[in-house]
Amino acid sequence: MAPRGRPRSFDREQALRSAMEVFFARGYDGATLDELLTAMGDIAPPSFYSAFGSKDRLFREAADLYYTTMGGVMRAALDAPTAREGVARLLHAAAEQFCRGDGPRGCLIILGALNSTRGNQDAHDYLRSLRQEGPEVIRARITRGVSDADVPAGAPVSEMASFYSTVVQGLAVRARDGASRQALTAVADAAMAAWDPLVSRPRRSRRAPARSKPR
Amino acid sequence: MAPRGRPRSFDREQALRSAMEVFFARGYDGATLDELLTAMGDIAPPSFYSAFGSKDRLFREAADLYYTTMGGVMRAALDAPTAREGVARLLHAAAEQFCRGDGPRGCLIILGALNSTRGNQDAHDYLRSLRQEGPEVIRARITRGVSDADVPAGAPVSEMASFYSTVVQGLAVRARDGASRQALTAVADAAMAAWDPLVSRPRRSRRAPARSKPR
DNA sequence: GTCTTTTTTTAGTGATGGCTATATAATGGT
DNA sequence: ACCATTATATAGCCATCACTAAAAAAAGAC
Repeated sequence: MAPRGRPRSFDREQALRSAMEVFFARGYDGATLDELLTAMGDIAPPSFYSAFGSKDRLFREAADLYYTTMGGVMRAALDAPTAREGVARLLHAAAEQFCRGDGPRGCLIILGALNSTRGNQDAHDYLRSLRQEGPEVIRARITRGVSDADVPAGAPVSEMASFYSTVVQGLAVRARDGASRQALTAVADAAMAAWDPLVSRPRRSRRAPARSKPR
Repeated sequence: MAPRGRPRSFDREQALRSAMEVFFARGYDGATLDELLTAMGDIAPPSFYSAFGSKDRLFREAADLYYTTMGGVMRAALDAPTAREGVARLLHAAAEQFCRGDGPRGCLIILGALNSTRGNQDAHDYLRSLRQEGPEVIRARITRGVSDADVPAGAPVSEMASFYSTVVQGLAVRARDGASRQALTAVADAAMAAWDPLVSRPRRSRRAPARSKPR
């Protein structure tokens, strides 16, 4: 059953991929509609608005596409036999993905709209909400490691997740600045050096420890 | 000897400080001249251009001001008795500075122009060049630690500097996303857990190690 | 007081931003 | 053939962008 009216003359998915690359290279604010339309195959504004609604909705679709793709790689990396191996592979995957040859470097989710400007509030908030999932998924993997007993019980799971996700975000900045894949891999290895000291460091108790001189 | 013509009716330094805050909150691209002029005390465009030259030059001055201030705090933190203590204080200083109460969170140098757009090439490049100094100054401090013998000879100084500066950049992103000072401090502590394993890990030799199966 | 120098005030400029109104073309349904 | 439907092409909308021309105002020099 073909659609009813005049058929669309461009490939919507391909156009979305092209738009994603422009957003990746320029960020939400830096990507102009002209540049997007050109990259998407010189489609005209009305065709664009009919297919995607607005620059903001296009961005969300592009971010979803990027997040799905990248998230798949990250999830696969995390899914190693042990939590430690999973996090190590995650960091290495980030180092590699953020340096992939031809296109822009870094990460669309992390770098796409860090500043809140006049017209990017929705894009800004959306990316932030996606970034919040980073620590969550790492935390889940380490927690599974505790269940599987490849991570000692009492390890500071949340702090570790927060730390490693901070490293990933730092890697995105370094990659955007042109750091080599080797340099980022070395950073990943350095971050993993913290693993053993971290897992054997007990989680802080809820009650603050007694201070010698509370003042 | 007072200047020759009509005296300027606003405080240039105060105006620069205000502009710095706007750039900090919005980034280079997101800060509009209107917003800048309003924040600077409703000065008129010609007064602005006569005093600062252009939006780009203003940004560079604002970045310099921020860099000097922040750099002073960072340098002071690094200047602890040992390299380890210095880096630890540096990370904690970053965690605190990036969360300072009223203003925007994060770091102007790191977040101010990460995407390269149509009109921000100079600002983008300038911030990147400032960021390059991050690893350098950390590296210098750890190298001094080797001289002072509070860091073992053979420690992978460059990799450690690269790692810790990546953490600082990650902290800026987390801060911008609203992470609490405590959360960032915990990240700093986690990063410092890597110190002992790192310093006792020998620097990789220049020649690649022999592979068992070179293919 | 008049001249010179510098800043301010007022009112713009051209370029570009995201987006849209209108009319035309291409399909399926009957 | 004719209609309903959907997409296209053409041409522009208005707001905002960074920036500036022209003239009036405020200071020192003489």
